[in-house]
Amino acid sequence: MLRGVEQASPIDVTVRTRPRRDEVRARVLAAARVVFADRGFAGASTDQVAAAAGFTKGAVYSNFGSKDELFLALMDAEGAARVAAVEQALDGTTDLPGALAVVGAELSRRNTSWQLLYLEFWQRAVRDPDVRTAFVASRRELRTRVTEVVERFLADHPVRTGWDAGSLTLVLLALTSGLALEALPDPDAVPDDVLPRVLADLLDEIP
Amino acid sequence: MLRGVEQASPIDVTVRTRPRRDEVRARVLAAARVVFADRGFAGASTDQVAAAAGFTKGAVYSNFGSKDELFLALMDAEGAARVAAVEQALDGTTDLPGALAVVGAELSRRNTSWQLLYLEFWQRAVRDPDVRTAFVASRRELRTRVTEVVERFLADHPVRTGWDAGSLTLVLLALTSGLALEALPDPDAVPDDVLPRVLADLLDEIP
DNA sequence: TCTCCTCGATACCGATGCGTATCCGATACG
DNA sequence: CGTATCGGATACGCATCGGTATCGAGGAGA
Repeated sequence: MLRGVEQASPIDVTVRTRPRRDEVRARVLAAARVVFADRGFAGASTDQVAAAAGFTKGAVYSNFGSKDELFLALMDAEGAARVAAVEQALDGTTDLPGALAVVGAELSRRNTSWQLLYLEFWQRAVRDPDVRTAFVASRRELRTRVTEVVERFLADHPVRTGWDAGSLTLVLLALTSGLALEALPDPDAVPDDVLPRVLADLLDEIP
Repeated sequence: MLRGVEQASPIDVTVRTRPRRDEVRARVLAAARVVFADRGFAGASTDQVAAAAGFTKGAVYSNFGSKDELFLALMDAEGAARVAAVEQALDGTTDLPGALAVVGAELSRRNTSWQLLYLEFWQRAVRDPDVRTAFVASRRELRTRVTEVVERFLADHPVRTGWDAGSLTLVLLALTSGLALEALPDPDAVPDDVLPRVLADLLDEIP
């Protein structure tokens, strides 16, 4: 309206152009990952997410329909990234112990931010059917990816074990999550070599 | 609603006297366990907790200084109950496999409500130093209790294993939590016999 | 029976948060 | 250069929630 009149001051003149739409979305998503992980879904506000991304709430609601939708989008992106990371980590490994070590390292990487976010996903998955569907699908795909590789190696490199690839993968994933659960609030409680030692016990390699 | 006016109806006339203070506190605590587990700490309101206990907010704030204090009290009670349950379950077991099975069963009991509450504790422990202190203490005591029994049996019943009691207990607890994490949103993903099979692999009993 | 006091009920306040209606600068296009 | 459209900024409505001040019922003691 009449604002243009006394708006002569050049202080406000931002030189950079307006960011592309994709970039805004990506930045909001990245900010949501950090803020949600830090304060929890219920404890974080859309204002905080927007501010962390360098925008205001308007940008958030222009790119996502609701706080829940933002959360779902974040979970999809995170799950896909997780699966991709495991696949990439498995690329080029040629031996079973090496592959298991790589997967274990990838999965148990002490990533506080992601662990918290994962737990947040998990909690909401248990409570909210929509979230659960997406969560279970993502989790199953991750298990499938890991299982494929384990299967391949169990076939190629015979080991003395009563374990099928599926159960073995399950144990690997469960142990990873469980150890992270113990280690995150109390790091001293978990020595680094526990996971590989369990795996070594489950798989007796045949020379 | 003019409730007071035509409230002559004797339907509402509760004959019972005012509940004892301890009982009020206990009922609020029990309600908090359910409501917090169901909706999360941030997602639950003190009104909802009070209503679930059959009281109003006044009763809650008369017995607990704040929402956080209520949560801490709940965590203390829950941790103590957990430790007591494991100790009692271990009482009277005389063989290692039996003891492990009992502990495993006690810990992995499919108790959705408690699993959710535990995760809530965990999340807040990671974020809040006060909660973390209490949480870590409780968790360490649980580990100690289980470790004691494992130690005793490792001494009495020699097994061929490279595992010390402490690491073994850690694996047991981590595997329990991790499997619950997989099973709760996706029950089909976790067969019942995974935990005992892993334990059998880690411990080769010497005949 | 009368009085005091405990403690849960009630009403209310300030703060916060989600979602939305509207505004307006910038970009795209003719 | 002028105009239409896009999209983030702004302001606000409405609901909720934590916490508090106050009230009043009911049990205990004399």
